[in-house]
Amino acid sequence: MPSGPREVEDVLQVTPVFRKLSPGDLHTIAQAAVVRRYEKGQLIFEQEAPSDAFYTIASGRVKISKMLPNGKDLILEIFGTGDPLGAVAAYDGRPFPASAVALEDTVCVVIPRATFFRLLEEHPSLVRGLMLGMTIRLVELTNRLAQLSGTRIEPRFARLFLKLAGEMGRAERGGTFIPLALSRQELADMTGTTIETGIRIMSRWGKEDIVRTEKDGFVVLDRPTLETTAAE
Amino acid sequence: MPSGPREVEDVLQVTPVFRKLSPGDLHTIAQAAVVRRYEKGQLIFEQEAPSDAFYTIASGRVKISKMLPNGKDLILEIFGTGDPLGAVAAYDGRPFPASAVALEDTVCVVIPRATFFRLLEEHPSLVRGLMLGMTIRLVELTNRLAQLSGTRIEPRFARLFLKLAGEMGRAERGGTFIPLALSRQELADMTGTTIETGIRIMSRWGKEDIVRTEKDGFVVLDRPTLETTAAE
DNA sequence: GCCGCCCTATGACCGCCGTCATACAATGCG
DNA sequence: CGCATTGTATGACGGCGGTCATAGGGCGGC
Repeated sequence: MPSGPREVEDVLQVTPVFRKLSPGDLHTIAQAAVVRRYEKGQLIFEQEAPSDAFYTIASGRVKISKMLPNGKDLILEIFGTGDPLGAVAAYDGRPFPASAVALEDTVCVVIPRATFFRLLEEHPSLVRGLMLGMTIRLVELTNRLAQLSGTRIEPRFARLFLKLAGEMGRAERGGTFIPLALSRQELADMTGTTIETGIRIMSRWGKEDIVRTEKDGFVVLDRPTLETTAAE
Repeated sequence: MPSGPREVEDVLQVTPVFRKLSPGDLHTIAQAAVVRRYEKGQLIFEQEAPSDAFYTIASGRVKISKMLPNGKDLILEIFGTGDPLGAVAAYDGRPFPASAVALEDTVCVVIPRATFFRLLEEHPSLVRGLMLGMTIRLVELTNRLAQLSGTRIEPRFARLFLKLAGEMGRAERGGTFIPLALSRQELADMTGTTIETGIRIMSRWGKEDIVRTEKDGFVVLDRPTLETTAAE
């Protein structure tokens, strides 16, 4: 697996924020950026820590999670290749509002905060891309808020799997395959419940052929049932 | 109550986003802006509606709320004088992600979307202010998410009143007075619960001299109890 | 092999809180 | 004044889901 500046430029090129830059500019950025590798389960940055850099995912998946007052974790988002990490914190120097942990072996292109900031000043067009990304995140977060509040747990699970199926599902294995291996604990953390409740729902859904759990992901077998459940 | 361009400029001057503009620039903007008045309870803009303009609160208070899947409302934030409204939607033209309703008689300075957009292009410094505002909102929203998920209702109420007391409380009436008249329904909508549960907590807190409800707001009488309750 | 560890699974219990019903106070209106 | 309307208050009841406990399955280490 190569890791020279060439790879860095390739990664930057598929990142929405940097896509519009000229090859020359990309080259400049690539000089200042470094590649970091994380193995599954490894911490990329931690909530409350001072922001040190702006991250872009070159490959792998990362969960963004936040500690709740009661000590449990809530997974805010799951990011994949090309997604930016830590933009909010990098932009105005406040500490990370949440933690980032690699869900699989993951490679990131890392731009030090100072460099990132200088780039923004030299290339106003970058700011536009960043703002677009942030507006999208804001909308996403308000949607998550709406889903997590005041509803029963099972509809939350239904909505979660419908969302995952829509985002990364492929027609395979007699249904819609979601290539994302999440533990019961992580499913619970995404829906704001406990691991036991998550296990109960998933194991029942398995028996009723609604969603099947496999080694490397999930298969949605009965989308209509999920949809009626989500509507509650 | 005056409503000419003079008033518009005064309002813009106390708005963080526009504060750094030169008097000349402010004047230009004021020409394009209009003042709108809303009475208590009136809708300013509605979720899903196309974004028409960028709003700034000149006086009054506005609640930002979102419809939940089950038909109930969740109040995301309460904004006051100088706060911007609808920035996300105005910036990249997507529909409003939530609704805005006046909590009191309210005056807004309204800049049409096209004008707002042109201003951003002519004054890159404005973008910086906007981004800062958006990062703050992002952090706020992740905090709200953490508070609303997986915790019991009473601690949410405790955290809500501690936050309100910290933001707008004054030492008055034998405690910390929060000058914000919210109905039980609105308290419930801010914490993601039902009106009955909200009533039960508030009426018990009234008897136990923890928080007293008055015509024009609330008085926090027993902050220590609130703090221990919030910690659960 | 055997042991230990982590994840998954399932049952028992019970308390919070959502739902339904009712009542009362305050305000507005004819 | 009587009546309707709205917000607040309180009780009864039941179910969802959180907590605790136990057990089984997969996997790596020794």
